[in-house]
Amino acid sequence: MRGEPSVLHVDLDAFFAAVEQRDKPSLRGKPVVVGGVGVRGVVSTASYEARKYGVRSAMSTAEARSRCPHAAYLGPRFEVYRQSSRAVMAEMRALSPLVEPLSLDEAFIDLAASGLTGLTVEDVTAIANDLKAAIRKVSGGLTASVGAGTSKLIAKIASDLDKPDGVVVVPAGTEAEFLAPMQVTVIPGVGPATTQRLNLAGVRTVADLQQLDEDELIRQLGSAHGSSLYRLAVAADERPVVSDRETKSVSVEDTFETDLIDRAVLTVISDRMAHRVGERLRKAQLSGRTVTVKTRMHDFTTHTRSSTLAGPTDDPRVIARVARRLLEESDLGGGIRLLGVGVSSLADWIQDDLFTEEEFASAAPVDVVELPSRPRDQRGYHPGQDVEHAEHGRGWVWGSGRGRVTVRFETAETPPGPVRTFSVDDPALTKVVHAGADADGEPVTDHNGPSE
DNA sequence: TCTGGGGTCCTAGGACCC
DNA sequence: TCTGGGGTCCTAGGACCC
Repeated sequence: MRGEPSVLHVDLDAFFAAVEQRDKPSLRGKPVVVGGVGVRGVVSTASYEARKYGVRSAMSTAEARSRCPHAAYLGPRFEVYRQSSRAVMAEMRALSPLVEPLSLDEAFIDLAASGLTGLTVEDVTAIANDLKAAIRKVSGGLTASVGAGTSKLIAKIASDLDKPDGVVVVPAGTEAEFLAPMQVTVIPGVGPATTQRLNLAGVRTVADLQQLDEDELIRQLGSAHGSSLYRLAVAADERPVVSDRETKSVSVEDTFETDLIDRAVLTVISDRMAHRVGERLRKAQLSGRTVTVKTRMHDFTTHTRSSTLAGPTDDPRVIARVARRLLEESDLGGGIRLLGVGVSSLADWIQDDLFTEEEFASAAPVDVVELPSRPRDQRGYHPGQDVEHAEHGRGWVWGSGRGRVTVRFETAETPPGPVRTFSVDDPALTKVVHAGADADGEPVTDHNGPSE
């Protein structure tokens, strides 16, 4: 553990609501609730004025309205929040190159990465106050709360202690005693289920937790959660601040005003969601192999079905077709309140400056035979696309870039096949045209054999 | 006036492979 | 008078976070 409180956690106060109050002066000083405004909406953020009435994040909007009928209820404006967030994060990066955003309104900063050493509590307090002033200036008056300590855990907990607009720096060496009197729920990762289990074992405070031995905790909570909680309880937290964490999945979901049971309607919605997922993948220059469909029943039980392709795709039509099949296999019971489509097992094959966003968007959906005489700079192979090689036969585009295309010679009948890389203008390689509009890029195999 | 939407990480069982 | 053990991949579900 480091010897100085050089990890900062910055948390913008009531961020969405504060942005609305900033942009609409008539709302300042008044209760503002941002979130879903429909019958099944929930609260994203309540201004401090609204919190006085007991309105909280994740509460149903209906309950919030009953507690605070005179508040302003606003749908979120994510683009605006993103803009302010970018400006605020830029201020943090001016302070240190090592910044780890956790969401639009939260980030860790590692001061050690900026070369600052020998930091006293006073030094860090001054740095935090300067940062708050800079954030206020660049964001048009938003306030932040800052916590600092020798680890992420301590910084995160500290930032919560003096909200809003506060600074709390925990001196090095005082971490365990700092945590001891607190409820176990302050530890990130301890939610309702874990709290209940711990309470049954007589554990309420971190001090109680510090008395338990690791094996007992692992028996109660499982190996990963048990051992990590054991370490965190004694403030042994070596997790590094990491910038640029890789995206692991991309998904779209929607809760309906009333439960839906009509498969034709749901199929149309599923197709639209698949296209939105594909668009977002392409924008991020990502593609993925596992398509998941999520359904939520009237009683809130949630089911997922997934299927993994042989190679990554970002093609909306491929995602849509797999999602349709998974939806067909899903039991809708008496109707579903939510449908979602997602893609995971992501690869960044397409991260290549050969493809600009525009080129890729225009090249990807084309469904034509490319003859051997095509121009030497021919591009437009995309993951999941079926191709034919004169020598090796039928295969899938596994990835492409830098003038090369990687093909996996595998079909539903013959998995798994070899993987080979060719030049994009190899005359022996052609795209395969399918009969029927939705028949490009067959989704290949499930793990346990051919799926179709 | 029940419970959003976007994620992350973990677990457990079965298939499969060596 | 059977049939181990370990590793990996896939699927499904659950807890948790903002």
